[in-house]
Amino acid sequence: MKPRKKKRRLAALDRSTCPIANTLDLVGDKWTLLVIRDLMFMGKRLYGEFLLSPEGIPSNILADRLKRLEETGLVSKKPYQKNPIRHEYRLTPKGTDLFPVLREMIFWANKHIPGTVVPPPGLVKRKP
Amino acid sequence: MKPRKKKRRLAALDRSTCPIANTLDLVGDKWTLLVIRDLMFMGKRLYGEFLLSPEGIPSNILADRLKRLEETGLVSKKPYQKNPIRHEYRLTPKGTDLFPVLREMIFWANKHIPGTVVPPPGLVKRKP
DNA sequence: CTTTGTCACTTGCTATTCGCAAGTGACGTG
DNA sequence: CACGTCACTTGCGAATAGCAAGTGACAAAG
Repeated sequence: MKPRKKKRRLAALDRSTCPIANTLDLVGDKWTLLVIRDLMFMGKRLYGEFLLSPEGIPSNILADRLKRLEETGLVSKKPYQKNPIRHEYRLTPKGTDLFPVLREMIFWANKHIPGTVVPPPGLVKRKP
Repeated sequence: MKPRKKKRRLAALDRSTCPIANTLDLVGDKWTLLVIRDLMFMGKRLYGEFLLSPEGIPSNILADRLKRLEETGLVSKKPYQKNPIRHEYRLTPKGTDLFPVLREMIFWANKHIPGTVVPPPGLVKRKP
């Protein structure tokens, strides 16, 4: 019998009841929020589109993050055509609700990190 | 000759000019924002205090994160007593300006992750 | 003045994850 | 049927995480 290896994914869940810790367990890594950014601001939906973003996410990492985002209910995946079958990824309401978090990151970076691009105001004003 | 190994810290800097990517390069991991939370909301200042937080950060990770936070100007370290010499860590203005990011994470988690603790309203209202 | 204790890290070591590159399978086209 | 594209998988070396034990500075106890 092969001893079942302990599963410890990107973040062990339930590190605490702290809302910040719980948020980080879902999106607290270097790539996940960039995928969400692409979905939220860049209108990206297809696997190949995410790969083209300037940060250059590796394809295996992208596949993993999309899977995790789907499992955690931040993103939904569904077919939008057949022959060949293709799927698109979209933010769920739970995912789009992260908008204020990203917006505040943008404000913070624009204020404190020189060289960061200031997005057009309409993009960051309010959620509809 | 040993070939000099490529230094690639927690996040390669300058992945892009995107403000979100740049923010994540500084605080986009599982532990950094928890240290900032402890500084911002829990009034912690000393090395040993951070170790006591319920998520249980390992001591070597804590030392590394504090060093990086100091290097990136989010946290300052200074002696507050001698015999024995002790240092305290504090958020710089750049660090305290992350307040809105954490606040929105709290709101998001309270809305979408059952079981997360709702902080007393005064704690999350406004920055002074 | 030797022992014990505390604090703030540091080091060693293994498990896990990252990330580059190459591979795979399902189509579609020529 | 050869070739190309898209959407992932897989292999594997390198980097990071995290547990546990160690270190050095200093204080108080005996």
